[in-house]
Amino acid sequence: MRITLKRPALGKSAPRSLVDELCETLAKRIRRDLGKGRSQLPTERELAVEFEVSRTVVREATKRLELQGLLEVRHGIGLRLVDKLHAPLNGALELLLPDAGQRLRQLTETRRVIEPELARLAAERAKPEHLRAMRRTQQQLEKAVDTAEAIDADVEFHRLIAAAAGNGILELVLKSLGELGRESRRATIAVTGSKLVHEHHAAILKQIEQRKPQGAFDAMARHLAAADRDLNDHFVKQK
Amino acid sequence: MRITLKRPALGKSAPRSLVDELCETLAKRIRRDLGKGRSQLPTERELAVEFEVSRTVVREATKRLELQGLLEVRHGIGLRLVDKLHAPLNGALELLLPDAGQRLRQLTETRRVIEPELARLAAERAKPEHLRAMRRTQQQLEKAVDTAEAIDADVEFHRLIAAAAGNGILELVLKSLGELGRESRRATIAVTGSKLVHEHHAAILKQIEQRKPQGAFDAMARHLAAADRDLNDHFVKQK
DNA sequence: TCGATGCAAGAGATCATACCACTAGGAATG
DNA sequence: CATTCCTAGTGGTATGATCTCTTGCATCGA
Repeated sequence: MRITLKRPALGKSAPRSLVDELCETLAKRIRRDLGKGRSQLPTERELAVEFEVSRTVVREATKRLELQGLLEVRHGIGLRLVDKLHAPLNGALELLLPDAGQRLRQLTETRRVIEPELARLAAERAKPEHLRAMRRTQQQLEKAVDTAEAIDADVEFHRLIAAAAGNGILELVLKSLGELGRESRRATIAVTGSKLVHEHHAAILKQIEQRKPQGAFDAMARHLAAADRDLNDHFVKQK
Repeated sequence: MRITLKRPALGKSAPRSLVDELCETLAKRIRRDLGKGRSQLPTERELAVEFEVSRTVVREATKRLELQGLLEVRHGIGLRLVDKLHAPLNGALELLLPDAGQRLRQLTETRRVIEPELARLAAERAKPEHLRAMRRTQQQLEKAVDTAEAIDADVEFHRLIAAAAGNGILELVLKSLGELGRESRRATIAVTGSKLVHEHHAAILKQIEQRKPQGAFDAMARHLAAADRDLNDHFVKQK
């Protein structure tokens, strides 16, 4: 099964390089293969033969695909497919706001803009499997044996709300914010313990289950305002 | 002036490749150089000499930097610095939502979640230079001689509100949405003409100038609801 | 004098080859 | 059975060569 790249067109229009072509072809293949449960691409050498290009072109393409959050390239192992489309945004935000304090402030504010609306949409749109997953995550939060597990459950609960809201763009943004903000959640949970987080989540979940958009909005707004205060408290204590 | 990359550490921790190191170093340099008005990096050959690595490493790094929205690599010309940190998000969203119709719906919804809040924040935080720039963009919208110019001014007005809001994360997201949604603005403006867009913008700007957060929020929400309806009208007409 | 054409230098793009460093699995050893 | 070692295969890097594109300059013709 031989797939041939479009060789760059000759002419006055901007030429498309082999690397560009290969990136696009592989990105689509990766998205399709992920949906089928595949976990690896062929090796660089195999791809070079398959697409009839040099290994240079393959390597340059894979560097791009890595940055796009589609591939993990491991020395000696090969090319592993991943589904991390939010990862480019992580990198961009770190470059945009190199100062961690400033980044955190804006990150928190962004969450306060986005997440109450996501909770509202989730109350309108959540399916039974979303609700089940939220309840399961609440149990994980309750049983968490250390802060890392509590953070995982916290982040996941919020991501599930975004998923239930049915807007992939906002979900992707929230995934990025979740990863960038892991350290701040560590601080928040250190101040309040995970018990209070669990209670706030329960209040939000209840409004979603009862299909009350405004109630969900308000509960999420309260939760984030409290988290904001806790985070400020934590920073004040550190000075 | 010789800057040396950290050669990958030998040992049990995950080794950092030369490409990783060079990407990070160049990303920081690019951000700094952009702030100083520089527009080009040295050539690939020069960078290879400067950092004492092969040209292969340089090329792989530049492919990444291109994807990050930091560089434009032009055949025969060299490596031009750019400031497009939103560009990675464009690519991610196109991969996440390949169907243009679905992407447009979610994009529109995302704007309706984000932009009224941005208008609220702008009413609280806008500086005189933000307001001047908004007025200038309104003039550009009024004088626009074709749809492309009108779209440019429309997108820019919204971006300025995001800038005035003072949240770089939301501004970056909005830049991405602005570019992804250019075609839908073409459709909207085709339905209503740019005159109505100009009026809506004027109403928003007035609330911001008068420092009325809730007024700005409401005006922006109305503007986006109207645009949403116009877009739906356009699609109904096409069926 | 101005516009068109051609050429050369320098830029990135691709190829090929060689070698290095890491990883995992299988075989050997205690 | 557990540990250690070795090997094959993987990605990482270097080098040299050639190709293709872009721009600026020189020349020629009207």
